[in-house]
Amino acid sequence: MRTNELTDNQRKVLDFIQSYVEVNEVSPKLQEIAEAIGITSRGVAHRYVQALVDAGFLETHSGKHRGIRLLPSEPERSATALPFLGKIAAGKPIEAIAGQDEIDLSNFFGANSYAIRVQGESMVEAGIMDGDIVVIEFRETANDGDIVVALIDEEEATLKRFKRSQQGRYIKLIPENSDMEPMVYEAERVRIQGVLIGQLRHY
Amino acid sequence: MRTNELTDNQRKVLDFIQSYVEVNEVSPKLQEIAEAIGITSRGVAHRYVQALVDAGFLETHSGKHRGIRLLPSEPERSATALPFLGKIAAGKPIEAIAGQDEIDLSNFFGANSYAIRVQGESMVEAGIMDGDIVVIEFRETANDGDIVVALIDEEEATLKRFKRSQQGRYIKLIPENSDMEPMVYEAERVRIQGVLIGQLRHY
DNA sequence: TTCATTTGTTCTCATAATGTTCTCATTATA
DNA sequence: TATAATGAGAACATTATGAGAACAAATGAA
Repeated sequence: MRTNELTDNQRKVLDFIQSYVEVNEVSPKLQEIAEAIGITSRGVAHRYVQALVDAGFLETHSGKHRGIRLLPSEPERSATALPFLGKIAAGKPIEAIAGQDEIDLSNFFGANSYAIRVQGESMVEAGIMDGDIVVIEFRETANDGDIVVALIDEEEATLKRFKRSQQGRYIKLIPENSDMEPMVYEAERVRIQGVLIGQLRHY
Repeated sequence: MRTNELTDNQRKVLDFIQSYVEVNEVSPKLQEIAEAIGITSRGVAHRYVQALVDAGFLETHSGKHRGIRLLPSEPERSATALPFLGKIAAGKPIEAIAGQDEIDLSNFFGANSYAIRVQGESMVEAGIMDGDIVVIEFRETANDGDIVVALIDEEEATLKRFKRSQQGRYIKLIPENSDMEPMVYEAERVRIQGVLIGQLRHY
């Protein structure tokens, strides 16, 4: 745990290390730290560094030259996690149940995933509205029932539910909208561009 | 993983290789590296190169002459960003348009936001389905038209669209489902627990 | 191709630089 | 006075550095 009770010199050392790293991209050596605060002893500089390690501000690669590393200032909860309050329907006020679980969105951020904004109403009955952002994982193949981004005749890209005919010669692209009809293409005309793995909307 | 704990000479070597490649379009030979940092031993130069390989800055084609390659500095896209491909409807295959824009989800992750899983169908016509996860920003007040988490009689929490009566004595909670009816409560019985700011779904 | 040369790689040995751990003395402060 | 913070510097351990030998692989020329 990080302490706030730094002596003046400890604070000076910390500030110096921070600005040094800012400029030089490597940590200073003890000699340089000593000079920076106006002393000559490497041993004393080492003592200050050690105090900052104990206080939780630094980390050292013991023995290595320039082996000081700054620790991030906050515990910083994982950037892709949200506190998850489960079924709030249970009825308690939110303050009472905070900090229980977490929901992790890192699965949205895989190497092969990308986002596109949906145009049109063809998937409204699947809860995908005009203007929503969908997260797609890039793949060249899909399974029946997947919602895919399909490129037709190398021209038109569209988001639809995917179904292959029994012989595999045709591909049916099914909208989730009772006002619209499924479309059938020869398999050669359709290129899968990815499969829907997530959806985002921001109000 | 790339370390930035390089010794002075390691950094000198790296800088030299970078500028050499910039000019000559091939990597320098060990002899040249040695001269550049003022030493005579190819063996020592090799040791520096190896250190940079270990640190993740270089790659070598072992044995090959001038076989050093610079590794690109990781662009490290923000952990909360996704490549955003805009209207893929334009028709190009995905490979052709990768790496253009980014969509940043950091606004989902504010200090006062949390996530809950939706139960029930009361908001389907707003595109919020049973099982979806909604992101809520904690607030005690809401504006007409906001979708809110409301706690009724300190017991039941529900997600509905919010509307206040003209005198402010009553609050109407409106489902987005034509099969269901709005409900009206005295303002004292309703406690706002937060306002909908986002929605996530994972397939 | 064949061969000489260059270049990369792996060693060992020696030295310098840096980090680490001490003790001792001084100063400030409760 | 007692305690903590500070500074100097010695002594030692570890790491970084430099030279160069010996060998293997790659390269370029005949």
